[in-house]
Amino acid sequence: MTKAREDGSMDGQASPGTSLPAAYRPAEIEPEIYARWLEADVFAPDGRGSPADQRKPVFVIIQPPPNVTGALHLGTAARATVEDLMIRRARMQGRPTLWLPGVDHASIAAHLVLDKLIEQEGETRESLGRERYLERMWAFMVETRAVISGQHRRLGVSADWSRERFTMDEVSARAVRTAFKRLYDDGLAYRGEKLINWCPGCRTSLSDLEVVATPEHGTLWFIRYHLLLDDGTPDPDHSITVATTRPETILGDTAVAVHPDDERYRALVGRRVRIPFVERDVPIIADDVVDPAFGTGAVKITPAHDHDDNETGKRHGLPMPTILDDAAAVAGTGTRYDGLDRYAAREAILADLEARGDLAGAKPHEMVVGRCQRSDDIVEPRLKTQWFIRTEPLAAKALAATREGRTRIVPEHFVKTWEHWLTGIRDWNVSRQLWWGHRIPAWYCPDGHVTVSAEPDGPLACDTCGRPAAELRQDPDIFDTWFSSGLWPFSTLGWPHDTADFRRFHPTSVMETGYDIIFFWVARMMMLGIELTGKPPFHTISLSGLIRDPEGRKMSKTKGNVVDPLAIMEEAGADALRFALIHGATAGLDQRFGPQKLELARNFANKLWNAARFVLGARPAEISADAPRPPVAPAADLGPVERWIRSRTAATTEAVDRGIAEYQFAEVTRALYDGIWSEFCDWGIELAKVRLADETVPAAARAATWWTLVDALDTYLRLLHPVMPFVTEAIWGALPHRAGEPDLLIVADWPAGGTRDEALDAAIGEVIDTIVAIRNARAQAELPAGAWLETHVAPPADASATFEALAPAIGRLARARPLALHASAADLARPSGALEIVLPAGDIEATVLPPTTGDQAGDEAGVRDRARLEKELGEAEGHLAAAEARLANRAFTEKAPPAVVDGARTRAAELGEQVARLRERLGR
RNA sequence: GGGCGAUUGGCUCAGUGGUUAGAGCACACGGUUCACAUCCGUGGGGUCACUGGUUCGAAUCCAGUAUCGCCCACCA
Repeated sequence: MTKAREDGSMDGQASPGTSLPAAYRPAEIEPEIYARWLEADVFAPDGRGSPADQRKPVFVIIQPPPNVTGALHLGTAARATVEDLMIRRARMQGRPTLWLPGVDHASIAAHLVLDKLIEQEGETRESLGRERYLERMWAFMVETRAVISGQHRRLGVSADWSRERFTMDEVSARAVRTAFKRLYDDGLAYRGEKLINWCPGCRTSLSDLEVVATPEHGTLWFIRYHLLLDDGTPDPDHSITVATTRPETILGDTAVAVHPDDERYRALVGRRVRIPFVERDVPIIADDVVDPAFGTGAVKITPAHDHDDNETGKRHGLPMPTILDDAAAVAGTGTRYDGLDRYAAREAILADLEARGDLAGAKPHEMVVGRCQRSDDIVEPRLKTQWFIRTEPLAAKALAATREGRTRIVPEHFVKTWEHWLTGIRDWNVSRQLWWGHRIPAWYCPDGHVTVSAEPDGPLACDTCGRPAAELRQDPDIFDTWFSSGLWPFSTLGWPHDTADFRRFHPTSVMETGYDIIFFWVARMMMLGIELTGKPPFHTISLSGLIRDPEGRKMSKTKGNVVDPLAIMEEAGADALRFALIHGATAGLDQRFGPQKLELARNFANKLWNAARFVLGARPAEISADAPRPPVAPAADLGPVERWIRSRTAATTEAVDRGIAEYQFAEVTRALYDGIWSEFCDWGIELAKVRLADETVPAAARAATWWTLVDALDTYLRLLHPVMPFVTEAIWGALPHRAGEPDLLIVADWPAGGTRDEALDAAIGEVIDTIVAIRNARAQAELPAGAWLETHVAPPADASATFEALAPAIGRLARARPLALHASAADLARPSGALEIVLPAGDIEATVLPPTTGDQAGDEAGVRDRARLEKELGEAEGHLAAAEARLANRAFTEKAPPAVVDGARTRAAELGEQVARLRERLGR
């Protein structure tokens, strides 16, 4: 780490007082600066500095782990940028700051990616076998993790890489085993046969969240089931017709249900019908779930392959034969359909029903089918023995935490969604029939006893009967990825061991992530965190929106509209990407991301670069290159411009602080964009230039002007650093530093704020308005832009001193020379053909004398100026009428707050004056 | 079926009760002033989706309607 020397100078690459290269080349400077941060070792929690700082409250973010499956995308970049912003700000405030990075093993997604990869190598999951497949997966992980981490570094992520973690590492594995064991012992994890969601493509069960309801154009078929005669044979003439979208499941039917109050079927309840093909006799039952108005009012019941039917089956004690295998092919029915895929079987069965005359009809039907989130296969409900987490008691604790304010959700409108989901939550199936993931630490003995163990090598013996480990068989299944993700905030800190990190950094400060994984991830972290550690894992949940393409569509590989953040960073810089991602986003709302936003950000970085180049190059000759930077410029040497610049940096600091406190990060960039560009560059620097170049100004005053520019730039760089860390670091390195400053901006102090001077803000505002009005009049009159024109100004009485002090600047910026200031509008020089300027404030007037007064060009300019005045008069009259109407309303003057009424009176008076003067100018 | 969000200039979006609704882009006109043409100056452009209500005052609060988007949901 480079050290600040005693005199406050530094020995890094850029040194104070040096000039910046003329061209801003982000792709060149960014990696170099990142290397310097790494070298300085400032990303660790205590990398910031002084012992006093270490007593401040810690600020902790556990990074939402990106999936290992692929490259960084814009969404990940957006998350990382916001987190980096918060971390850098906290670090500059002197807080010990931990940002723990990591990667998630993304079980199913990783399987799909690797399966494709090995397919190209001529292999399959089966051909490799579990062991070799997992070896291959680990090798793949090493590659992708390096890519992901490199991309985060390129983006400027200031995470503590020494603490980088992976959900499949041994510490995580220990946390998973311990968590599961504890949940099992507390009765919060159980094994049971239930109807679960089965993805035939992935060959695994899924949680409810991983099933995506998808609208589909289906068919509703009507099928006759024949009633049984007394002798037990089907009655060819009497039947009951059921309606179904899934005819193939008749092989698993064990009842027909009707509504108990349905007169049409009352007499049939209790009788039996024959299910074709399987030739099974099943009862007609009555149940409230049946909607008499739907279909025929009679429903076939397939308890092993339909969620509704399963409930019905349980209520009536029906048999639940399973008729589909892992691939969703018909199996075990003893019919000729065995071995057929579910849809082939459907066609065959429909044809056979038709042939038997039992297909009573069919009609198109709009329906919803569940599809696998990852593979898009249609999910098949199946009966299976699985591990479940009992979520109700966990959800109650998570709800209590947010309701009691121990964890806050921003933006607030997500609270309803949160409440709704946690209130109606169902048990979580955590078993997955896959290989890549944490193996469930449950062992079964030949007698069927279950032993759950948190030991790395498993149990020594069966907990129930004491059979030795050799006779026990471990569950082949693995956990849902989100089970280990749900432990992330504390498993990364060493839990279940009471580590120093855990004691110091848990609970964490902020969980920032996209709203799309609020249930998958955030809710699970809250539930498991509170249950296992006793505390909510974070104080604030900040949910942000998703990045969409310029047309508002979700970015996806299949649509081909995915933007590669790396390409953007090479072209425009990581800073520009970061700024664009933050600037375009309102908290919690999706944003469209396109080239325009990136250009805005890149232009802004370029603008800042050039402003800095100007400031560095504008140093008065009297200030030597190594002159110590004064702690504060002497107040006596400051003019109105200098004091105004200070006031405006204070205003920007307030706005930035407020934006961060409220998680309104776009407000932060807006305040900085306006403050730096519209105020500092457009006016601060332009006004200061005049004084810097004025030889009649005392050297000390000119020095104060320059130091003021340096101070302001310094403050803006600090404020902007969390958003655009690279360019600000590069520029800051070239600025003169005060004694005792660190050599890197990343560990410099956050601005303390300053004092606003509102009277001065107003006075300079009037100067600016005057300059703009003069430019406007000249442009409207189509006078040559470069011409120096004699100009007369009558400033308002309360700002005359400011106008006086800024006269040279007004002259230069309005190209008004010679410029004369007058105590009263009556004193203005006003030859015929002069442009007449009357400001809306009412008591500022000015005239501009065109060079061509008297000739044809001058007359034309005069005509155009008159048209401008007419327009302004029209507008002023309209506003005046509105203001007077408001004041004439007694309800307003009596009920509105006095300050508002006073404001309206002032406004009306000013408008009245403006109207009167405009009329006078127009000769009315 | 329930819930949430959005609707503001040609485009993308800010703006949660108070004078004249803002920005960037796009557009028009003008600029070789030694920080920046990735720039500078000036300008045009909006009945704030609709209807009703509350209020002295509504883009903003309330109710309803419409359109779009998203989430949740066991009607075959």
